[in-house]
Amino acid sequence: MTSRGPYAGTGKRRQQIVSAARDAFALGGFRGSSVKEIADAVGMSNAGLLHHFSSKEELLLEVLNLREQSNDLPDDVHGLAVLDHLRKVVQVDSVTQGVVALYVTVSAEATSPSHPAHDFFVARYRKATAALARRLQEARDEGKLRADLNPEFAARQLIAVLDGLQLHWLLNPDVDRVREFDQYLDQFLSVFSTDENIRTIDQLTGESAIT
Amino acid sequence: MTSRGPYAGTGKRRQQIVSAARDAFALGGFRGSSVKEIADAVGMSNAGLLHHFSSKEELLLEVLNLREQSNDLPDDVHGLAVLDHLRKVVQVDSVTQGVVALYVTVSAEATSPSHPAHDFFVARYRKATAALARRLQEARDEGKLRADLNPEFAARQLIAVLDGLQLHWLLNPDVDRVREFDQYLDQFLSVFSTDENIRTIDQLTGESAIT
DNA sequence: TGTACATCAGTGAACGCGCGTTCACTGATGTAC
DNA sequence: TGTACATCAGTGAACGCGCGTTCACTGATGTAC
Repeated sequence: MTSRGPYAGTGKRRQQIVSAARDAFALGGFRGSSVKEIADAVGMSNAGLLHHFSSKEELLLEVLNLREQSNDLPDDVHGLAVLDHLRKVVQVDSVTQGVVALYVTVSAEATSPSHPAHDFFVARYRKATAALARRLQEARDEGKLRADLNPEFAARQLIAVLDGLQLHWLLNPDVDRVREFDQYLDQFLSVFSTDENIRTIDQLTGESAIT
Repeated sequence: MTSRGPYAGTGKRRQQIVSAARDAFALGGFRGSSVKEIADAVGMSNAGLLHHFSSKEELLLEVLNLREQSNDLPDDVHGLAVLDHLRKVVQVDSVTQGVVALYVTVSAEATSPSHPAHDFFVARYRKATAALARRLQEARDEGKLRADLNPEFAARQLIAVLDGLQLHWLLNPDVDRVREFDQYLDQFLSVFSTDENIRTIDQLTGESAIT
């Protein structure tokens, strides 16, 4: 009556597949990558791969929903510290090339409503903007950012810069996303920070290391 | 010996096709749009369409190279006026939804090196960045922008914001690209403008109307 | 501890589908005389 | 002005290909007794 459950190594195998799928989708998008290509990367047949995931689409959603790499803002990041957090996400991603590359590439093709991940990305951008705006509002309420800052606009702008730089970098690896984003943060702080000692992101990072 | 040349209405027909193709590619990208879909939009068979363009790929390049919509910076735009120009591009594009939508959607899928438009976009971003950076440098040399502005970084950042906002808007039409970009320009000017009377893009537009 | 057997992991081949492209063909167009 | 005919515009059908998915099957694994 009851099923036996998976073999010992199955979990690890699924992880390998998801990881290879993430790399493929990040590079070529969903439509530009084939099941065979991903199956080859983990050394099995495409039929074998579909024993673990019932369809290519399900595999995509699995990749997108991976908790570990979901770049939601952690709950313990409050107020201005969110800028420092974003900065670190960019730094890490510059090395691992994981999340941001995947999200930008796939979200662009997911703009067409017929794309299987369309709803996912619509929801994701809504949530990401709201979460970031909330942190900025906190910072404003604490008096650390100027009162005339519009949290929602600022949040969208930050995300736009992140995505735009990533897109740019994919076409021209010479682009230094980390420095470029730091420069944007400096510009942002020099306009909106109320603390004269915090005019650059480096100064903020130094500060929040203590907090 | 000599060929007779096309019929009277052929030029117009080709334009119809290119226009329909641009709309299709802007919405679904190159891989996400089919020749049949474009042929249907102009009321002919896919074989008929390929009488005018020998392949889908050639049609894409035709669309991308269309002079009229190529959003290169015009030669008569100098110095700080470039910001006002970009602003107008965004405004126009918000209505026509032509160029920027197409370029963002297709450039994202063109990040994979095997994409037929890969080289086109690599070159395009290089040129766009350089052209914009040159205008900013002019403005700096004229003393209108602060000396510590890095023209290349600023140019990349501006393009990143444009592309990021467009991407965002495609996923959520509530996003007001025009206001959002204006806000970025305000922020930019309030940091880098040396003229205390030019702190917002509206002030600049008022100024440059005279110049 | 040993063994029977249900279930799991994975394969190779085939299926059906949509795609871009080609082909033989028909009717319209324009040019040479 | 009229006409023959080469070329152009466009069609319907078919081709070949790669794709995601399905299917019948084999061997490995783990569990119940």
